[in-house]
Amino acid sequence: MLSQKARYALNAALYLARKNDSASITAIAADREIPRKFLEQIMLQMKAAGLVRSRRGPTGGYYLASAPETITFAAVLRCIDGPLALAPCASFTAYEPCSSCKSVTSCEIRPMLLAVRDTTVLLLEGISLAAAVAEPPSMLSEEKRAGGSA
Amino acid sequence: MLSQKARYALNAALYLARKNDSASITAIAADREIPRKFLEQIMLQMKAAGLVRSRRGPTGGYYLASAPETITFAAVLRCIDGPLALAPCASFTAYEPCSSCKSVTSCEIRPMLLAVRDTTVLLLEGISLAAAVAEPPSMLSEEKRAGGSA
DNA sequence: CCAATTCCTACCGGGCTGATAGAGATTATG
DNA sequence: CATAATCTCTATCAGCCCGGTAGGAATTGG
Ligand code: FES
Ligand code: FES
Repeated sequence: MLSQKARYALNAALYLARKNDSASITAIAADREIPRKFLEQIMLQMKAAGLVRSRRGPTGGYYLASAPETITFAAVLRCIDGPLALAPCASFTAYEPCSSCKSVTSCEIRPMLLAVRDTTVLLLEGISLAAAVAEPPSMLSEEKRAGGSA
Repeated sequence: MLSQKARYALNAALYLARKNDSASITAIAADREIPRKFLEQIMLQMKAAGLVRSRRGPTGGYYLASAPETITFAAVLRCIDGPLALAPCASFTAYEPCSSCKSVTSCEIRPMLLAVRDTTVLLLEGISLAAAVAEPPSMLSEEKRAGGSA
């Protein structure tokens, strides 16, 4: 389960991708129905991660730091929810041996964790903001079925 | 991130699959280094889900309810951590429209959620306890690469 | 100067996580 | 039958995280 915060972040990013221009927090919050003060923190987090930039003062606001085609879902999720992996031992952005598994190398469940992480990040790094906003919703499922067997 | 509890559950189930015989909680806890009283609750949960059965009294213990080949990682994870999907709107075991997304059908992030869920459950329902315990750890990664492109 | 905006930090209630505790039910064995 | 080993049930707990609120400080256009 990804956090509410992450969904808010995605929605905000997608809003910016659609608008293709700077927008104030108030505007984003109103359009996507996100608590305004909460969104502030989220935008700050995305800014810290380098995904968006901002300008202050009247006429200020937030805008994407790079083209919507270059910003992936994976990037947004990582900067809000942290690593995508299901366990620390399966993350390569924040690897850490699982406490309470005797040995990482002999662990019987880690292969599964690695497999899940691999497929997940493959998918998530393949979806950009641009792809998500301008898309007949069938595309994703087709793409997925391409490799399907078993 | 899956919970510690879920990892404990998997480890316990794998222990039973290896042993292929009934085992007491104390024995499982000792071998897999799981807090004993905590494991009690976990086993009860797995029993409630129909994955394991039990017998009381001395010589009692837990044993798998069916052949290790028929018990999937997905089943174990579901009975401990709940749905595998990243959001309620993407779960088909526990579907529920996401609060705070205006419309489920027009949601721009749901297609991604569905794609992730599909690949994840495909993987997780394909791995049985039997497969996990008797496996040259390379197999999984090979299987994955079979469909890979882009 | 003024107003609109971002930036920063603190706070808070409620629920979940990872346990621990202890008493009760069941059953093999002497 | 008594005993001991096991599962079963329910309650409790501390600590953390999640979702959200609050208030002010800094910046900047008009
Ligand atoms: S080492 Fe991470 S789950 Fe076993
Ligand atoms: S509806 Fe579930 S994320 Fe938008």
